[in-house]
Amino acid sequence: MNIYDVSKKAGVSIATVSRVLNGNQNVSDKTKDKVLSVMKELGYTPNVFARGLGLNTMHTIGILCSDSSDAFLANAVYYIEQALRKNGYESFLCCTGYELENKKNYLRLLLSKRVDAVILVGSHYLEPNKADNDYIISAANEVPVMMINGYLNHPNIYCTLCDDYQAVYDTVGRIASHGKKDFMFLYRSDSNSSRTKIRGFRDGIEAAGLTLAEDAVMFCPNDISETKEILLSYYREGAKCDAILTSEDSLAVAAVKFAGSLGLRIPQDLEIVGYNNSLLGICTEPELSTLDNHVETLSITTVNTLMRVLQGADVPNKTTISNDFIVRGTAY
Amino acid sequence: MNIYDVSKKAGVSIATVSRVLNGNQNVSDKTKDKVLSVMKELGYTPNVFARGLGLNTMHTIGILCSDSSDAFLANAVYYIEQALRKNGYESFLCCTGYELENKKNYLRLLLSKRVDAVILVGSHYLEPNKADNDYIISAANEVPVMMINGYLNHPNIYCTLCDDYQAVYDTVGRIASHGKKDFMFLYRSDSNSSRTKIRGFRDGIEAAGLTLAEDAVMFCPNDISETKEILLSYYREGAKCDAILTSEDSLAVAAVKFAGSLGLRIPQDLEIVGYNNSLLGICTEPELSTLDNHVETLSITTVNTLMRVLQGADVPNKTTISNDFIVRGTAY
DNA sequence: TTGTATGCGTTATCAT
DNA sequence: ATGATAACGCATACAA
Repeated sequence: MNIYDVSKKAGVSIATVSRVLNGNQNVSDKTKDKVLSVMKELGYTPNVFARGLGLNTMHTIGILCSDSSDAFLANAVYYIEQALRKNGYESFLCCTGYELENKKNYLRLLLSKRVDAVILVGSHYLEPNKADNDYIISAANEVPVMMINGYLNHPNIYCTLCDDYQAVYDTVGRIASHGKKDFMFLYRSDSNSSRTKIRGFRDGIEAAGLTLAEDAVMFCPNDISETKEILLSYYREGAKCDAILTSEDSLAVAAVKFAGSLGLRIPQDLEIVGYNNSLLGICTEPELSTLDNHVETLSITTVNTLMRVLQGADVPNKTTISNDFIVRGTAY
Repeated sequence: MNIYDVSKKAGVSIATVSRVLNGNQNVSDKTKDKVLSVMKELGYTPNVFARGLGLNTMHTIGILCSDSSDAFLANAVYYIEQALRKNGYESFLCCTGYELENKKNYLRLLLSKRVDAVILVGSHYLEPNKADNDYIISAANEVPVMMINGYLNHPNIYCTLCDDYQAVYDTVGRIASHGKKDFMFLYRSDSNSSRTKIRGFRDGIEAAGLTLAEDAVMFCPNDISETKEILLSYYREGAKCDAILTSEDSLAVAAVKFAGSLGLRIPQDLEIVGYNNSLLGICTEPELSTLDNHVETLSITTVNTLMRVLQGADVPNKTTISNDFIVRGTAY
């Protein structure tokens, strides 16, 4: 079942069938109708490989995501995927994990599949060591590279980020204005986003005229109750703490549990701020106040930008979106 | 940069290059090394479209998922995707939403992309009305169809499910043995999985010699605090309740909040059981007891089965995996 | 408006 | 073991 069968049955040449297929105007309505009806009758579907061979594209975008079981990333992938399809593009999804070598391999794999562009979802694709980002730059020589929550200043790389620095910076000021003095910042992975947040935190502390205790910026394990225990032992060693900011909601959950164990009142004795406005935030008691980084906007903006790039438009290579402070029970 | 360039530079025919590319044995080690080194030197990558055109496959599997921002489905997609790539397959992901018409369209779209098989993730792909499943069956005439948490008895359809019926049935018995008498079952979507769980629930209640109040099997909104409110008003209307089973963890979270509002002691006054063993379960206080349906096993089993199908092996068309009761704070 | 002929980069079937 | 060549199914430049 191919274009020849259709042309034969419709009594026209394959060129005409192809024209109908591609919406070419130079076809009389009669023949067009004839061809369309034959196509329907035969249940004809053009072969994407042959088409791809000629056009050297399958209208497919590669998505790279370190871990689609992470709620934030999963949501981003969801919105991206929807938006792409709305624009007539399909997507290859690759979950790379967090190791540089795998990221490189999967990116290469996607390029070998002749994707039209690549979207890197999440700040884990930006390595602290500059040279380690060369694989992204070299990819940009072949196709447009879109980054969500990562920034690389290079031609053909387009970045959409939320302003993590400002969000944390502002939040410190906000909480400090309530009279809180002993801040902690909990983070988990050593991603670019975490580093940015930490900078915002330190600068915010300084701007508020406060000082940080040793270990006040704390790297936490990937387990909520373990994190709670660490906080407890930190506290029992005499550390003071009346405000905890975090790089993600799950850490704030741990903080809530920590407060619960000690009978600390939230938010009077301890204010806690999550990050990402995820589902976890409405499971705790009280519910989490959290910084919303607008995954949906981030994702859709990325796709829209990509579409403009593919159309050859001149597009700025950095778009920043501000975060929102969501007030619920753990901070105000 | 194509196979001709390589053949020219290596001083062999394209046939030989192709043989090297495909690991054909009939190539002398000398020429093989020669060709390989030229390929490396030129940075040659075979064109997937041309290859697909010849082989009529791109080693690509289509994944259909109603909503990848659902934690359970996102996890499944993650594991599936990993397992596929480990087997040398790529995947197209399509998030269809919950409407039948969209599911049909996306399935057709995937088939038009010439995928080698289709995986339907989640029980939302099984319609209560038999005839509405014809689109799945007709797809099975073209390629193998794998279903996770759905069952359709038809050639070329292979299903992997967790035993939701038994899990809920057993859990009712377990909780009843603690002396609890007034059960509720909360569910959200009207999926096949929900219906199965409800059957297990009703049968379990009957087997335990108990009776259900009106509205004891309750359809809940997609919002935790709204669900809590509904439970509260139900309770205030005089309904009794000392055990709540749910179709997913988020509903159990609502139940915990409900108990909290009333000052009910968990699990003495009220036992609560979640479903899916998701992250949400460790955010509440006390943490959720929940039924683990083993997403990872489910996903990997599906891919393994698919690989055997693609190799032409004779494979059973239904695999069932049992659930585990995870004991934490809300039921024992 | 329509048809003819060629190219796209592989794989596979023949020969040799 | 290697080479020549015919598919594979479509898009498109060029002719008519």
